[in-house]
Amino acid sequence: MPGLTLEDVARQAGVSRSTVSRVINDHPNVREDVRKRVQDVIQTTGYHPNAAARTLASQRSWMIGLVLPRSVSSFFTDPYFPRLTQGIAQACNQYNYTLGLFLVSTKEDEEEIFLRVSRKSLLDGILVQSGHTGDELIDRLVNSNIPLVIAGRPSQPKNTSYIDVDNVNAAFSAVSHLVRLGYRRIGTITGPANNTAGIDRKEGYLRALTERGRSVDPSLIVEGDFTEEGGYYAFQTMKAACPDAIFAASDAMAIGAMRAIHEAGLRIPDDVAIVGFDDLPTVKLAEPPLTTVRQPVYQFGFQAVEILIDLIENGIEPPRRVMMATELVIRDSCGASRRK
Amino acid sequence: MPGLTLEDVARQAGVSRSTVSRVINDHPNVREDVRKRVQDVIQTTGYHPNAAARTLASQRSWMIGLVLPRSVSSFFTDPYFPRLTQGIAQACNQYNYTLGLFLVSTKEDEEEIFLRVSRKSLLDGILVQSGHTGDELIDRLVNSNIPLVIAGRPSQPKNTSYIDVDNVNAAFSAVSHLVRLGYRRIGTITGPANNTAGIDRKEGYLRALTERGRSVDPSLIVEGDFTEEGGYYAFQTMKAACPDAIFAASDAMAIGAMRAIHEAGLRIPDDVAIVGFDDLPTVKLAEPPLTTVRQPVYQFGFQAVEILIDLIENGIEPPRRVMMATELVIRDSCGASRRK
DNA sequence: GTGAAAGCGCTAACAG
DNA sequence: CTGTTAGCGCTTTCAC
Repeated sequence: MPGLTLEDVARQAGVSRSTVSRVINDHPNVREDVRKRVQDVIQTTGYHPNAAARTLASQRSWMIGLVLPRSVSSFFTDPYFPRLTQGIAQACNQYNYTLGLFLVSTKEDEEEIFLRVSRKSLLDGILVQSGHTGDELIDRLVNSNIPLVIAGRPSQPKNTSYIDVDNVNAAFSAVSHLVRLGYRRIGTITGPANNTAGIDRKEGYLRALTERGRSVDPSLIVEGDFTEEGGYYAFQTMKAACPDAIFAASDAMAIGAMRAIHEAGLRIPDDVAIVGFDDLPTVKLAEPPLTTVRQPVYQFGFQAVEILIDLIENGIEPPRRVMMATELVIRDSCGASRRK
Repeated sequence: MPGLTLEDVARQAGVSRSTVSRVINDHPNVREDVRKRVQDVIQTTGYHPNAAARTLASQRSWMIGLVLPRSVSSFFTDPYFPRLTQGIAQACNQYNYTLGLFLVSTKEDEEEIFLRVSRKSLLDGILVQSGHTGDELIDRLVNSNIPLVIAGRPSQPKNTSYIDVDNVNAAFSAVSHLVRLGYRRIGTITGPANNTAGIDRKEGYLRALTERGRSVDPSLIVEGDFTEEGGYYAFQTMKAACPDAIFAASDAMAIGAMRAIHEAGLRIPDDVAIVGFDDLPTVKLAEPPLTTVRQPVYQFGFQAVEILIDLIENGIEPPRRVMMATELVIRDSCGASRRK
């Protein structure tokens, strides 16, 4: 099977290179019996086209890149990424694309990787995870006009294609849920101020309070960083403001906050109710089980690839934009079961 | 910058294609001023070689693949993988390789991916994570004689190259530590029986007891699955055997076991001491902070790539084998501080 | 429906 | 030290 070429297959099947190529690429104009014959030879010889040659001749690499900018440092801690990656990888398999992974760690990486991914000869398209607002790499990628899909709403959408979960509505319904349960002092532990997901979730929080005629108390809004430790300290800060319920913008922060709540000698949900965001596998084992917002992470990754392929095959205009719905998973930490 | 070729650069610099090629590939035989001139043109034009053409002509793709077999289902839950991936990605950046990610989810994926990665035209080499014993994909990869490095000792090493952490010694010192602290009934929650890391850690456990003249009580050995839930149920099973210390083969299981221990109304480490394995970021926040074995995951990934590149450049014989040392991180859950 | 022929953009002898 | 010349293995007009 090594060094086997189109030419070899053609010879053995008694046809020309072109015909074999047509068979491989499912072109219509091949007589049925000829096609059959060629396919047999391919089968028995175990022939497989040379990827580089194919790319060179067709100007299509059938490879897409997943780029994780430096600002996405949470890659190593957030269980979100493995799940996202799985969705992406599965979609690539299904559509016969190869997935390249570009993890930017340093400033030099950034330069090097930008050069590598932006020359059209390696990748047909790029999927990039949005990170902080004002990530320079994303801007450069956007301007390189290679097909590009941003995972997560970018800070300035321009005419880019992106996919995101509807963070505003997700937070809105989570907080509305707390309002309906009768809590009066609902606080929030937000994500980092420069993170669009964090911003949108805070927006949903504010909207839920405002639309239901509640006033907003700034001392009940504490900035976190999406980590467990961040959540822990955030509650310690918020404690003085006496929240009776908290919407944490990530499960990790919710878990950290719960630890702080327990250490303060308070009960969940009786003294402080809490709702998280993500539905990590472990939070249903928390004490008490955590009410949280479930994101369709796998489908998110899968669909991101589908959009990218659409861009590759049908052109990048107009920009495609997709918002995915989330689901509120009600467990015990919000106190819903107790109040019934 | 689009469609710029070697030819264009050559013309602008007033030299031949070959000379430009030499400059790009750092060949020695180019006069210094000529090299300078060519480099200037490359700079100003933003020229970048076409990856496919290069691969086709040189038979080197400068791309390696990371393959995660179906049996490595823990990819989505185990924080180990993001860290591993980071090490791998960084090494790829440093050595100028592109990283392809091949995540096998289904049986069809497996066939499709095997075909794709095993034809030499796409990848220069493969890094595969070892999963269960008897993983068919790994066997096929081994036989495809493309440069291959297995991450984790394979079940039957044959003449393969692999890298692993020294699980036996790691477990040995963890359990020895417990022995030295005076515990009499030291149990273990193992990994899955078909997982080499799990097997080796159990082996280290047995060795530590035996070499120190302790008898082995089978009722103190319970099989887990590396998950938190698994650890939880494992302790419930082991409880009847009255362990006074436990070596859990993963932190996740240790955390689960700790939950079960607390629920049983027992104190850690006073009633039951516990030691984990991995040093996940969260376990230092556990109650009490977990004593555990730290693996050099990042370096592990990095070095795996270095070995693979060695294989690619210097031939796959003889097989390279590397064992990495671990470190016991002593916190409170083992009771060391208390006993002093 | 099929084949011939011209590249795709680069590397690597081989001359000189 | 530099240029000429073949390819690398495939796709894709363009004839037939």
